[in-house]
Formats: sequence, C-alpha cells, structure tokens
Amino acid sequence: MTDSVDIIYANPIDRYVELVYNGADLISVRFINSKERLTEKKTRQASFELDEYFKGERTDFSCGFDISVLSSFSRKVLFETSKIGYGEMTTYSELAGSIGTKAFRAVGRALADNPIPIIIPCHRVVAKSGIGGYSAGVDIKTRVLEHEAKTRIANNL
DNA sequence: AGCAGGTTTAGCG
DNA sequence: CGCTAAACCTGCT
Repeated sequence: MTDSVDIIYANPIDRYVELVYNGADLISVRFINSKERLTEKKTRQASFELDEYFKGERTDFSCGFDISVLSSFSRKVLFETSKIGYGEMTTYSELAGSIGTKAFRAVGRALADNPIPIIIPCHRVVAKSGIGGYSAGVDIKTRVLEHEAKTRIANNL
C-alpha cells in the first residue's frame, strides 16, 4: 500500500501538520516543529478541511478516517470524543460515563494513543480541575482551544 | 502478573 | 491551597 503525505501550516499553533493517508483514508495527523520552511502540499479532502479549520473557516469535518488498528475500547472512546462539538469541552470522567464505564484513566490512555488529533478532537477533553494532558504538548492543546473560542466569538456561534 | 497512565476523589496539614 | 494515597480499567512487557 502506498501511503501519501500532505503538509499544511497551522497558524494558530505555529506548527506544520503532517497528514498521512493510506489510500483514501486518513490514518495519522502529526505536529511538526520545524525551523525551516516546508512546502505545503494538499492533495486530499482532509488536508483542505484541516487548513480551513486552522484559518477559522470550518468547525466540523466531513472527511473519513481509519482507526481500525486500535482496540475496540479505544475506538469507542475516540468515537465518543468525535461527537463533542466545536468549542465545547468535557472531562475525562464524563467521557468515561458516556460510554458506560468508570475507567477515566483508561480513557486518558486511549486518548493519548489518538493517531488523529484535531479531527478527532481529543483536545476538548480536559481534567476536572485544570487543562489535563496532551500527547503533542499542553501548549498546543491550550492554543487550539483558544483558537476555537476565538473563532466561535468571531462567528457568533 | 505487574506496572504505569493525558485522572479523580478524599483526607490531612 | 498544598501534598499524599487509593481507586476505577486498559494496554504493554
């Protein structure tokens, strides 16, 4: 199988974002902290959608993704996470409750393995008191949330 | 079987 | 508010 890779630049977090596709399906999103200037490359729908998202012109994603490599528990967590609306927030324990378990720590673990941040909005899950953690770094999480809040006000959502 | 994890809650200073 | 400790489950060794 031939994986293809797109690159976009995300202004709100000052990072490049790498999107990896397996055929038509998005399988991974990664943040790149690069000093040198990279060439943007957008060939698939998710890349365009993500680009619009970071420009504040898009609040939801219609593109498909493939997380079949993950366990059924992780998929359940991520699917539930994908239902959280733009600019909304939940806590780890609430999310656990909504899939019928009390295992909030297991939820945190599943989110940590999320191969597709932003599109699966794991950044909208925070700790009950405080921001919680983030695989790519809490600073990114914070800035993404700020970006959503700002966009929401600008568009009167 | 043992351990750590993107937590939470309670208990005590 | 600060710190410690126990507890929920999953995933990796």
